Amino acid sequence: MIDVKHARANADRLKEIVRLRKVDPAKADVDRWLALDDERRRLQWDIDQVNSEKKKIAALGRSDPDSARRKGQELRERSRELEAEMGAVIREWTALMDWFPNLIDPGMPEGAGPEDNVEECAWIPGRGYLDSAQLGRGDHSAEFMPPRPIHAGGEEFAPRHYTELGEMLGGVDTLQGGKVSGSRFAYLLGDVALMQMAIHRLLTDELVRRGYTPMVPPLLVRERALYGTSHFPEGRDQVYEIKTHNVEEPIPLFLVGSSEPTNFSYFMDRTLEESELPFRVFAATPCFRSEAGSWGKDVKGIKRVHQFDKIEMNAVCTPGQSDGVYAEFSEMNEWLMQQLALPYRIVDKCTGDAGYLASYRQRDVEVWMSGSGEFMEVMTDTNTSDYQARRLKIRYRGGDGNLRHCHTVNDTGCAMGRMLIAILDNYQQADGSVRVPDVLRETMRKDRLTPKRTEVER
RNA sequence: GGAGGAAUGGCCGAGCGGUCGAAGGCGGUGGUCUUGAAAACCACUGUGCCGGAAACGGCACCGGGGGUUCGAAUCCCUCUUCCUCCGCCA
Repeated sequence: MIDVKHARANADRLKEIVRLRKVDPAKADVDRWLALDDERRRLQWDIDQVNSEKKKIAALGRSDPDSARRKGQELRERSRELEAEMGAVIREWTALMDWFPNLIDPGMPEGAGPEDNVEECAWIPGRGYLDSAQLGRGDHSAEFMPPRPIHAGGEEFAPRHYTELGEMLGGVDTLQGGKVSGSRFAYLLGDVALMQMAIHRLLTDELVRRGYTPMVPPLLVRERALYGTSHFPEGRDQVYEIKTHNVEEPIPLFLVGSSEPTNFSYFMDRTLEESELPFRVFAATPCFRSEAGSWGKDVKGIKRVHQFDKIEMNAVCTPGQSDGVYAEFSEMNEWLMQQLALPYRIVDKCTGDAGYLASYRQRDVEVWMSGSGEFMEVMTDTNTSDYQARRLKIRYRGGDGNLRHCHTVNDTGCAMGRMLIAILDNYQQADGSVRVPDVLRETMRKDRLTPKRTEVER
């Protein structure tokens, strides 16, 4: 949520941001909110006056209980009416404000959708960064990216789709996953499962080396955790709700779609010391997503599934630190992509495509699938400034002794399923085998994944 | 699952239904004293909202919610959390 006073004083800018971020103007109705805000303040003033009277009457009660009783009863009635009125106003006022997007970084590109995202950089293993002239908006750099599987050597062949490779290797089983759990569920097994573990090891070692605090969080959370990071109310339809029975407390719990809400909620209602900021954590957890609204999209394979594993990086920091952490996370993303020798680009997300309401600035890392000739999103780095910290009440005491809201920054360390897809695609060989990226060979104790079947039976 | 007890400010800990935002202590900040430090002494020391340029003023908050009352930290109901004992499970 944004600062109430700021919203009131900068209503025109807020309306503009609602438009730029493509938020439903009926849900984030700024004019209605302003009217309610006036109402709220008027009522608060009235309530304060009545309470002040009540206090005086209470004192009078010692000397003259009878007249105090008479006046006091009237005041109590008045007070109850005002409180009821206030309750209704606050409910609507809050509901509108829940849909106000965060302020946006002055540097965030303006645009309508993904076609207006700005390419920050693009990198190709063995070649390095593209020239800035080769970058642009939308998919400008695509024509400069490798046209065929980049780790396949010189031999000419028709690249296989990763879903086919996964099945041939006997490492991705969506059929049995579907039988056990339904569509968009899969088993990973054998070398592909092993490869996920190796990536996990590679990244966690590095994060620990860099001083990030490992965290194993709860995955079933109460509503407030998801509200706090602004995954609610906006993304409510993306989340699995668990109807809890046979438990102590029969309230709904929700399966997290990312460990971000549960990781940041570790800090909620807390006041941190400035000296311990930035506080960086990472967690490796399963993530659960309903994918409502994209049924029928990416139905094959494991690109878009209801459950996947992800390493998430989160930081709680001061306002002065968030830009730096945002850059640091991006650098961490590039480190992993380069370690795995995968071609990628980074795009600066435009106002029309900048993700959830909390975004102040956001960039995506997209791996280049050299086998299938397309980019695929694998990481999202987001500076949410104080938006989430406000909702979660995460504050710090500054050197001057004053309390301020922290900033929060989050980034995907590694989305496992998609990273595996990217490796299968980029490291595929003519015979359907897949080379193991150099950096994973020692952990996996092998340098090649070999097909169990030469072709997929369908 | 059963039986008890508890929840007060950064921490510890008082608090007969009325003048309690709340004693006292610890911690913290500033000052006096000292060459410096310690000790001692003095003062200040919660958060949020509203009004105000500010000084300052008003209101709310004693685990959460509701109730009784002219008036609630104090009484009642309820929820949550923690502790002790019994049982069960790992």
